[in-house]
Amino acid sequence: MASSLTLSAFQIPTSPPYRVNAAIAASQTSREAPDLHFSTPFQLQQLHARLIKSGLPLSSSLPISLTRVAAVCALSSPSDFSYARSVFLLYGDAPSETLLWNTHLNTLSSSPCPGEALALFSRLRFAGVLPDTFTLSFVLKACSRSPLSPLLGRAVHALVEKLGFRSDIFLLNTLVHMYASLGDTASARLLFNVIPAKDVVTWNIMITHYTKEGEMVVAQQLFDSMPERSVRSWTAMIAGYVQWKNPNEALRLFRDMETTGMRPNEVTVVAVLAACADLGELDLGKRIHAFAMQCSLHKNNVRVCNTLIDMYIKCGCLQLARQVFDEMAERTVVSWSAMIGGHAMHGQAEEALELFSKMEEASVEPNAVTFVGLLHACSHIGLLQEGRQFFRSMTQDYGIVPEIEHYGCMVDLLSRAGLLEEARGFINKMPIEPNSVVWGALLGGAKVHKNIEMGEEAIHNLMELDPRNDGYYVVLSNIYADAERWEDVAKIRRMMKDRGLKKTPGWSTISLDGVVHSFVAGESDHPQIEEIHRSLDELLEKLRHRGYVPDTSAVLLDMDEKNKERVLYHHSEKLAAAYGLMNTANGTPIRIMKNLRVCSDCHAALKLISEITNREIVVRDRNRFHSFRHGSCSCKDYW
DNA sequence: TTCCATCTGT
Repeated sequence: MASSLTLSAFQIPTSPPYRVNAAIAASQTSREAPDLHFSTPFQLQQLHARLIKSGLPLSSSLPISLTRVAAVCALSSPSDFSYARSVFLLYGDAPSETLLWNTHLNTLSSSPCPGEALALFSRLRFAGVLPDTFTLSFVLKACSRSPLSPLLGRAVHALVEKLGFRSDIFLLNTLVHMYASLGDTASARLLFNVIPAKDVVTWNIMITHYTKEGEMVVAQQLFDSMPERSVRSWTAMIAGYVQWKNPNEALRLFRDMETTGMRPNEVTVVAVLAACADLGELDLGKRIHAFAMQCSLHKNNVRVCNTLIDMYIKCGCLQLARQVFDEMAERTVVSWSAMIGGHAMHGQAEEALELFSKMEEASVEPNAVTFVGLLHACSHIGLLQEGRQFFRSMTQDYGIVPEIEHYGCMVDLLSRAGLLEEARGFINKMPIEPNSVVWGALLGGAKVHKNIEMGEEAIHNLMELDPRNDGYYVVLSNIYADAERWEDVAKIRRMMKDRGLKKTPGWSTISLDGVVHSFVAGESDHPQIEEIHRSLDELLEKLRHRGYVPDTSAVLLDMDEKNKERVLYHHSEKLAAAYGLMNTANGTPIRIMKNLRVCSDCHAALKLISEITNREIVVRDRNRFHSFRHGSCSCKDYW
């Protein structure tokens, strides 16, 4: 026995930390119970030695716990099966041969290296052990998670048939899932179609696959025709619509789900919160938050909290996001990155940087996204030196290779700070191909600093990369207008016309009591539009007394000054703000979402409106948040 | 002992 217990199979661990489950720990509360936590096979070896020496009587839960212990052993490299077997023999309660193999296969198939499960399976076949349905389900799982040849999966499928397991629904579902995750939609669907006794999981697997492929119409068809739906069926559809940027449809489905009485779980909650974040639906987001608290979902699931943080950030409620963050029991790199990015989006660079220090104190390793947030924070407030330092540090100290987003932030930082030449040099030295965001950042800087040459260079590149995007032409035209080069303004306008490009209409939305009201500049189909215009005119009159002068340079239309002013007065964010002021109680913050960037005239007007009405007005534009209070904006006019 | 899933980004 002693020799069979040699622990030479243990090597330096290559696997993530593992823990014996709580059941074993609980069974060992009295006597000189060893500390049963371990995270490496070496610690496990010591633990086992102590267990043997202690001569503890075996509780009924011990053998099965040892199954788990043995499964962990299999993860040592190279995995050794004989050790686990010897453990069972030692306790005189060896389970069947197949179960033993299955336990190992189960662990390996969901480990970071599923290929090991496949290797173990070939050893099982070589040893002449007969696989059962469990064995095959683990192997198929390993196949679907392994980049190895799909032929192997087909071979196992053949084995399923050969061994007579063709009516085992677990196996069939796993097979459908395997074909789907290997990208073989045709085989998955073929199998799905011929399974006579599909259960809800079979349907869910197929639906989930289609949603991941972006085939929402097919997914919806299957969803509509399935005989019964589980919470996962609903969640798959909702998450699919969120993923493919159709948050309205996601919320419609969620409301349908509610009417059926189906109870959302934490995954549903995550998907619905993401839809709320996309739409700025604060009211529903808050309701979901309350529901999550009621069910304690937020305590058990860090992703629920992370998504709550994101939802509050994108709805403009940084304080509430921070509150969720501060109250979390455990934070991952995602929680930190989301919160840092949130402060960045709201122009709070200091808070973002401070949070990063705290993150380091908490020994949470930052990732590429964390640095996007930090660089974003720096660029939004003009922290040039800090930004350069982060960019250096991310590679030097953290070994993170800069991605296109990081380059985008750096060009934004440099060009907004007026270092246009350096920004151009930076682009030219980039080891990856600059994209439209990078050139767009240079264009933005060129506009702020009225640099026509840089603007032209940027647009030259943008026309190749993203020729259908009208926004760039508009910016360049604004640069020309600023310099009073009207012929060039006209040239751009002609160019847009020739290419069939129309300026994307700006729209703004405001949500009141769960109803979304949207406003488009110059459009007047809102039932209260007369009233809104009257109210807005009164407001603008007051503004003029405070020295507000309309900035017509933002208007890219061929018309006289008077008409330009009219267009400007009816910009969508002004309409939305007026509507919000009319329909909410004094002191309530107004939250507006805009599809484009806030124009400079609206920015100036909203500052004054916040002052004379004594309201906080939060505007989420396509880039960031502007929070107008007491006559100034959180962006400190650096945007 | 088994099948379906969730978060942060210019």
